[in-house]
Order: sequence, then structure tokens, then C-alpha cells
Amino acid sequence: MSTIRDVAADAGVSISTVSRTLNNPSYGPLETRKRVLDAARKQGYRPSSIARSMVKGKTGLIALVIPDVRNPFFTDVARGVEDVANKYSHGVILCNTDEDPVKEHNYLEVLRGKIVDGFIIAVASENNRELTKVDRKKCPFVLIDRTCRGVEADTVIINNRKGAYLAVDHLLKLGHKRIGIVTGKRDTLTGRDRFRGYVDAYERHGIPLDDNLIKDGKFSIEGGYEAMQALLNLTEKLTAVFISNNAMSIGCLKAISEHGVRIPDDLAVARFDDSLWAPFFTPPLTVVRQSPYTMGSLASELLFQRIGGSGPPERKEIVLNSELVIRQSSGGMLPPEA
Amino acid sequence: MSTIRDVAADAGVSISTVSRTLNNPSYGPLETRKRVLDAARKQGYRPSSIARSMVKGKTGLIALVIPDVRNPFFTDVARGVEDVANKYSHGVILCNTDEDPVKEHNYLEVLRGKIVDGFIIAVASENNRELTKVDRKKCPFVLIDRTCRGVEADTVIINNRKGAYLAVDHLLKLGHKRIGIVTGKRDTLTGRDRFRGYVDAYERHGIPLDDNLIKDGKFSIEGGYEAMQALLNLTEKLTAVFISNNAMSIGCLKAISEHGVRIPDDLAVARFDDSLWAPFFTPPLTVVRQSPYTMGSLASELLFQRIGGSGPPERKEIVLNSELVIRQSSGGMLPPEA
DNA sequence: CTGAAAGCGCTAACAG
DNA sequence: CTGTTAGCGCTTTCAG
Repeated sequence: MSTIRDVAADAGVSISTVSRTLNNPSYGPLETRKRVLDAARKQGYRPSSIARSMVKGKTGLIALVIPDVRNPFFTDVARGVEDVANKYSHGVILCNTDEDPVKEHNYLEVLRGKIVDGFIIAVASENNRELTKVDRKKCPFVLIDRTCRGVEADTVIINNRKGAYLAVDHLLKLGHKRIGIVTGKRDTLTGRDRFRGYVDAYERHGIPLDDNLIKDGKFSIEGGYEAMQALLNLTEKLTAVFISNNAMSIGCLKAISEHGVRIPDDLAVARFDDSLWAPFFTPPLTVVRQSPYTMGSLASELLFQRIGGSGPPERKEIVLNSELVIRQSSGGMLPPEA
Repeated sequence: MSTIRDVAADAGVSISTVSRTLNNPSYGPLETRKRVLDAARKQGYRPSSIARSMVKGKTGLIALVIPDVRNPFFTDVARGVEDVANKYSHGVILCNTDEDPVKEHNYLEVLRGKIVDGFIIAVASENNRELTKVDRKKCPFVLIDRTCRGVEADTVIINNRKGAYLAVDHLLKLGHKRIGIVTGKRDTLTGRDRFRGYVDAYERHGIPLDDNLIKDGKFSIEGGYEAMQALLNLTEKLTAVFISNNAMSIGCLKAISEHGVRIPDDLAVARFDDSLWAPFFTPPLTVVRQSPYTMGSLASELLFQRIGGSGPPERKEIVLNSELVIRQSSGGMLPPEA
């Protein structure tokens, strides 16, 4: 890899002239300019972004740290983040923690080393302690989707509790008495609040909770599969189920299909998260819809305000709304041709 | 952000002692060691990964550059890449080019600046010229899924042509004469070879091609939707369709559903790419299955061989196999209860 | 075991 | 307009 020095030598000028020529489209006499550009091209020279970042103190990159890169929710968030970042001439690097605090720790370690100008993170667990140590003045960050204990950063989340409430309430109103729930990780805001919404709905309808109907699916496909298995094997059958995210619903659907249980006749189904295929599934899935793209773009805007130093002194928290989309899997809508 | 100098001052030692203490678990007398560690902790010191990379010449990071972060195929690839990278104590940063050569160019520019020790890329277009300029000795990279003109790097792809052939041949054997195809971007290996497989099958069966049955879906959901619309509006109806990837199939399914066309009765459907929901779709989708995770992990292994300098001098090309999974959407399998 | 000093490749004053 | 010089924060000889 050739350096600026090689180019300078080749062009017969000093390194500063090379630097200026390359960074300033209107620098120097055409003759010199051409010599430099030619030398650079000939050597296939690319300035070291590391060296550049070192002196400038910024990298032109932000990071998005997410717990599950295979979850469409987070990749939609990523698209929102990217579009805004591009607007501010920044690139986005994605770091997947796989819901693993160790991987998360490792990435955070690197990121804190100023490899990015700031980052957006959906924590693997709200007990992450690393974040409390990050100096937000020097490396700003914003929390999305999940809050973190003891961290007072800008935040964009949605109203999980209400969303879950809406779905379970819908099921309850349809006459279901035994509604199972496949919960997400309890050490996350989303896992906990969606469960709370479920409890809220039960209380509102004056129906006592049954612990057997509550299974943890850990936000993963496998977890969802196992939780659903357990639910379907209950001696006292359930007639409906609420699943706390899309990944788990894949596992649940598999279990349901294997058990030969029909939706919604034998089991009404509702889940958190809309998805591209949800409307085309048979029967179309009743879901709580959020706006991941919006979440990502708002978070990104917030971050760039901090990076630009124009954010308000106090912490900003945005709570997005979620919306119940009733389709046929919950049995709450008649099939189109019935 | 405190620097190594602040820590040194605080601990009353030189910066070299701090550096050594922090990097070498068994350095120095306990007394000094403790002083340094305490000072570092107190200041919340994190070594600058940039400065470190600058002097060491490597960053402990590799990049994965993909054209569509919302495509599950690529996120599965990412998981494969990550697992291997972690094995080699490296982190992975994802860069999404959105099938846009400009964004790709920008990322490549940054990456070439030695911000990563190497990268894996699925090019947005095989006409990418930037890659031909990257010095593989200094910044090794491997191509996945799609090849690139004039670039002689290690490559991991699959047998697209054969996979597509298998699917279309299957449809043809079922008696279909008018099979549409929604193609992917023609400036990519996958787009072109899958189309070739379609042509191969037609030729094999001695049926002339009909240009009206060929529509470009550009590998996107929207593109798939439009292509399918056009296909369904044909006066001379088609009885089957082959869709060249999963993203486009989402759009196609939407169009099919809107037209009130039934699968497989009115239209047999097969597509490239399996997915988590494909088996649970009604009817379950007939697909050409690839192994994205394997593709990612093999590519990652190849890359680390180069980074470690232990790769063979010559270019290595791995061609993975694809497999036809016949489900009910193609009408080639009787429904379970029939 | 420890400190001083030399860079990694680049940009940004500062002189000329 | 151009060259010289001083760092950015760190690791790593090289002396001591």
C-alpha cells in the first residue's frame, strides 16, 4: 500500500501539496495538480482513513449495534439509520451482538476507541454496565428499542406495554379465557413491557393469570419453538396465544404446524411485529405493528444532533406508538370470502 | 476522553509503562501495576483503537459488504462470517450498499484505508472497477455470491445456473409450457446465471423462449411486484413462474394475491432461496435452497488464510451446490391430506 | 523493570 | 502556492 510519501516522491512535490491537492478540488496550478493526481492514480493510492481519523478526531462513520441481525425489525431500523447517516455524509457499520453480552462488550470496547463518531445501540441486556462508562460528550450514542439501567442517553423506544395490551385485549374480547404468552428476554425493556401489557389486559378483564400459560422464548426462533411446544402440551388447553416478537413466531408456527393445530379455529394467534410475509401468510397474521424505519431515522437524527453539538442539554426520549393490525389469525376478522 | 498520557501522569509512571501494563497481564511489580490499573479505571480510560491500529497496522476487524441488509440470505451469510471471524478473534462490521454502486464505492474507499484487516464482498454490480485497484496483498478480500469483472480474488459462489435449471425443469416436467421468470439484476452473476438456467431448461425440453415471459425484478420487492403484475396482465396467460430470489418473491406474492390467482391451481410457483417462512406459507413454497451460512463461513476462512499469509498463491474458487426442495406451491407434490 | 524517543500516515498551522 | 514542522495516541525498539 503506497503512502502519501510515495505519491509525493513520484510527483516531485511535498506531502502537504499532495494532501491539499487530494482534499481540495480547487487547489494548485493545473500542472502540479495533474502530476499529483497521476502519481496517485498510478500507484493506486488511497489515503489511510485511520491516519486521517487520527488527526481529524473523527471518522465519518457511525455504528449501529443490534442484538440480532437476522431479525427484520433490526434491519429495517438499519435502513432508517443509514438514510439519515448518508444525509450527514456518514457511513454506517453494523455490529451484531447475537444477544450475547460478551460480544456486545467486545464491540463496545472497539467503538469506544473512537473508531466511530457515535453509535446507536439496542442493548442485549439492560444490565449492560459498559455503557455507563462511555463519555457521551466524546462519543455520543443513543439507545433504541431497549433502555439500559443507569444510562441517561437519548432514547427512541415504542410503547410496548400498550401494544401488547391491545393485542391481548383483542383476544380477550373475542371470548378467549386461556391465552398463552411467549415472552421475550426479561432483562430487556421490550421483553418486560410486552409481558406487562399482557398482565394489564388480564387484569382489566378481571381474569386471574395462570403461570402455566407463560413461557419464555428468549426472542429466538428456537426459544419460540420450545415455548410453543410446552404450551401445546398443556393438559388444560389454551385457545389463543400472544407471541412477543417475530423471530419467536417462526418457531411457534413450526410447533403449531407440527401439532396439527389449525389457526385460528383451534388456536387464535397474535404477535408483536408486523413483517413482509405476515399479510400473505395463511391465515394472515394479526400483529402489533411498529415502525422500525422511523425508529432508526429518528435515532440517527438525534445522534447527529449530538455529534454536531446542537442537541439540547437534557436527555431526549421519544416514545413511538404501536398499532394493532387485525387480520385473520386471531379469528377477529372474517375471511374475505366467508 | 482521557489518553494514555493522562493515565501515566495520574499513576506517576511513563506512558510506555502504562502501555505495557495494559497489554501484558504479567508485567511489572504488583505495586506499579495496581497504580496504573487504578488510574485507568478511575478515568474510564479506553485505548484509542485508531491510534493502536495505526501503529500495529491491523485493526482486529473485517468487513462484510452486502447489497441488501434486509435480505435474509445475506444476514445468514453474515452469521457464518461472524462465527469464523470470532474464532480468529476478529469483529465483523457490516456495510450495506443497497445495490447502489455509489454507496459501495464510498464504503470501499473507507475500507481500503486500512480500517479493516480484510473484507468480504458481494458486489452490487460485476462492473465495479474499484475492486481491481485494491491491493490484495495489503488488504485481502474475498468475493461471495457474485463475481466481479477483472478481479482475481478468492471466491465463494453457488451453482446458480444448475439450481435454476432444476427448478424450471421441474416445472416443465409437470407439463407447464408457459413459464414466466422474474429475473434479478443482469449485471450480477446470480441474476445472469439463474436466467441462463431457465434458458437451459427450455432448450432441453425443446420449447422456444417467449420474451414476454421474461421480466426483470432487479432483486427488489418492488421490482418483483411490478414484474409479476406485468406477467399476470399478459393476454396469453402463463401457468407457472420462476422467481429469481426471495426478496422479489415477496412482491410477486403480493401481486398474485391481489389478482386473486390461486397457487398452485392457477399458477405454479418456484423461487430461488429457501427461507424460514417458506415451509409454513400456504401452500409451502418450492424453492432452490442454498447454504448462506456455509458460504459466509467458508469465505471467512479463506479470508483469514490470506490475512494470516497462509493462503495458496493461486486464486481459490469454491462453488457450492444448490438443491431443489419441492413443496406444494409448484403443484409437484400432493397436499398432505389429499 | 522502566523511560526516552522514534515513528505509524496524515492534516494543519506556520513560514516562506 | 508550496515546503517544513508539529503533532493525533499509541506501541515498540533502544538504552539505562
